[in-house]
Amino acid sequence: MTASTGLRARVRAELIEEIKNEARRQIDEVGAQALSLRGIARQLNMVSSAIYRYFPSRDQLLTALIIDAYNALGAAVEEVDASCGRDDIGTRWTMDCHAVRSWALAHPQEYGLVYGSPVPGYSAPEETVVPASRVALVFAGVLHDAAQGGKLVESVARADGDSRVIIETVRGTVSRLDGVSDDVVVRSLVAWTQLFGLVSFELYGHLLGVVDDLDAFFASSVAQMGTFVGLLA
Amino acid sequence: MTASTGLRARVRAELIEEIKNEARRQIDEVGAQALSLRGIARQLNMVSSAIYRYFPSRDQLLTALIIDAYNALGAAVEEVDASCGRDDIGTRWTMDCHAVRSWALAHPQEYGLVYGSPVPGYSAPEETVVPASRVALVFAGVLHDAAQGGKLVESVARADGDSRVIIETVRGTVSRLDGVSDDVVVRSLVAWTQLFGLVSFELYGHLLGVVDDLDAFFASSVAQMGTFVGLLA
DNA sequence: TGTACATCAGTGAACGCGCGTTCACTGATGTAC
DNA sequence: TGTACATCAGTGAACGCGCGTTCACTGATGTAC
Repeated sequence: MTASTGLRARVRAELIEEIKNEARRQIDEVGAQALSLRGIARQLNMVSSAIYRYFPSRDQLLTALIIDAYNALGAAVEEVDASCGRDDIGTRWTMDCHAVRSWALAHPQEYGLVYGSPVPGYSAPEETVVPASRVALVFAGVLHDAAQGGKLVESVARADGDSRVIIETVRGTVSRLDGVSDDVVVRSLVAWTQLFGLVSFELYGHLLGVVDDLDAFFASSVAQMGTFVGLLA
Repeated sequence: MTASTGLRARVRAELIEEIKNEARRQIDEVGAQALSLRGIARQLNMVSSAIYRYFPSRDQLLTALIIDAYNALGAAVEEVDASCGRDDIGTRWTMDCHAVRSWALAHPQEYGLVYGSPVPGYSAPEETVVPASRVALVFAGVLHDAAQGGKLVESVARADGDSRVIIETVRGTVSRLDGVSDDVVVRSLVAWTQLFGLVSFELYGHLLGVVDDLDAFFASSVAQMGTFVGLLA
């Protein structure tokens, strides 16, 4: 491991990045399943087989991009969350939700890569699990802090029998939920699915002709969800 | 238009159905963008060019399938809704939601065709608008009947300034919403996006490892949404 | 510091594949008189 | 009821395309002594 080895490794790392960047450009243009190694090579002025020095197959490149997408979204939300006062639960909820939407609108196809319909014939390997949970952990953190600070509004709806069945698994999977009532865990899951439902619906055009001020609609929905969960008064 | 003309037309209609059925089979196996005219022809023991007697291009076949999918989902929900007592608002809401999920689980790729990430390079033509709205109309009908019968629980959350901006368009697009308060319209939209968000999340595996009793989770969510909208006490 | 060898990046040709679509054609089915 | 013509369904070959992946290779960069 001399300085010169480091150089070769650095150049290699840079090219890996370039390949992924070009892949992202292509995905945002033509979609994930139209992603082509030959196309990437063409754009990078290399011969198509050279890509195989960096990624052993198209699927492995896809996997890398999926992991990157999860991490990018996770990082974006983490950053926004960290910029809020820890005690300002309402703001954190609101800003975090908006961060998810902003990232999705800025990288629609990358968002689709992970939250859209799966690319047929491709199944995500285990390595994606951890990056996939980053966003969830941020939201769990907000809930956790709210509960610790006694700021959770326990509101109308109560968790019924059905609900109680499901929460054990969630508690097992997503840490930081101690001190958060069953009730709130269930409603957070509901809000969670809705957040992504909302973003996907907007992205895939199902709100066109129905809602024309999408920003306002999203803001309003986030407020309503926040109240529903008990994070907003 | 003699009897024999009718025969030719009938045979033609049957073959169109056979082509679409085979296409659906393929879509449910390998996904929409891997749908291949040659593959269909192969399976039907015809030569690939013969398909062009029935569909002028792959895109037009896709369009037909999308319209069919919207209609099939619409019909399924309409049927379930019609089987409930008109006054039994809570049951109608619950059953209609479950009908959406059941249809989606039974036809995952067809569901993806219309509510998943759009097939890149294909843009849905106008003919899809009417079939697309069938499901929405059923739910609007439930709201309408609830409002007429004085059964809408006007609950906690109030439509804020943001919300009021959006509802005019909805009222313009989806009929049958007269007599339903702004408040409820907004919350219905929220529930609407959530219903599909929930179904998509489940279908695309984002609840795996988080929720293990998916039936219970869905049932619980529907109940909570119903309460939220004001359709359930 | 210099030489011999191993490692790696990139080349270019080739493999076999499946695709959508076009076209000139044959033969059967329907139509008009 | 029979004949002449028009319409349609289906054929088979061909077009040009792009794809993922393999392979034997050249030449440059790094490593060990």
